[in-house]
Amino acid sequence: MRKPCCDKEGTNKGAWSQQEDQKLIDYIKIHGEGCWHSLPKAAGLERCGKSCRLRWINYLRPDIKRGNFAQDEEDLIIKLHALLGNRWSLIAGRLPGRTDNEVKNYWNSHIRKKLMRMGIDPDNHKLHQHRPCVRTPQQTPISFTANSSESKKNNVMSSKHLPSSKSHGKNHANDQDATSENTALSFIKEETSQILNLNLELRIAMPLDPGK
DNA sequence: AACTGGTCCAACCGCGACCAA
DNA sequence: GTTGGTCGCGGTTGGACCAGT
Repeated sequence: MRKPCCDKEGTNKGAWSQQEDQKLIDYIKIHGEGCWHSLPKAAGLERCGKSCRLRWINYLRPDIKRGNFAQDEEDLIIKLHALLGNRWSLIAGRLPGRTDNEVKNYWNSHIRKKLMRMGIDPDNHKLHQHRPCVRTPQQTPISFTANSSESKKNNVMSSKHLPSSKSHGKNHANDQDATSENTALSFIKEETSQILNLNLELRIAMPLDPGK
């Protein structure tokens, strides 16, 4: 039933060349984002629309912030993950210039290991019962420290970091998501002030999503 | 220098949601 | 209500790179 979008003959896969990048950039500069399905043909690219969208969003967009994550960003990711789970797009929406893919990769390659080293289950953010939290003096207690809390709270609540409303109006489908997200974020405000010095024992459970 | 194993990240894939016909 | 087209998300993979031997 479902027709694979990228199985056409003559459709490139794999790494993007500079020429392809330039074509995509030039096209979007003129015509803007959207209509990904028809974009490749119009832009003279032998790629599927999905691939173009991904390349643009994750790599070519001018507002992409590249390079290492700051400590504040890492802190925020951990907090938001504790509240939202693997909702990478929502988490990335709170991190200006970061993409969901980047956040997801950073989580899997850095933060997950860091939490595990500290005896914290990265899936539920609870301390492992039988694993003492071993920490060297240099290691911060994952940054739920009072020091950076203010900036982080401001960051979280700043409306300019909300996901862009231009995203095709499909996100209104996520009204429930948005509601739960807002609920979660309001929790951040209240809860963080209470738990900042209590290690990472976050207990805020997201509503189970039966669809996933 | 050559090999090997681990890490990281860009890109792909599958699926669900939405919308129009 | 159903179907087909499209978009967006999250999980997974492939390969480049690096450190250790």
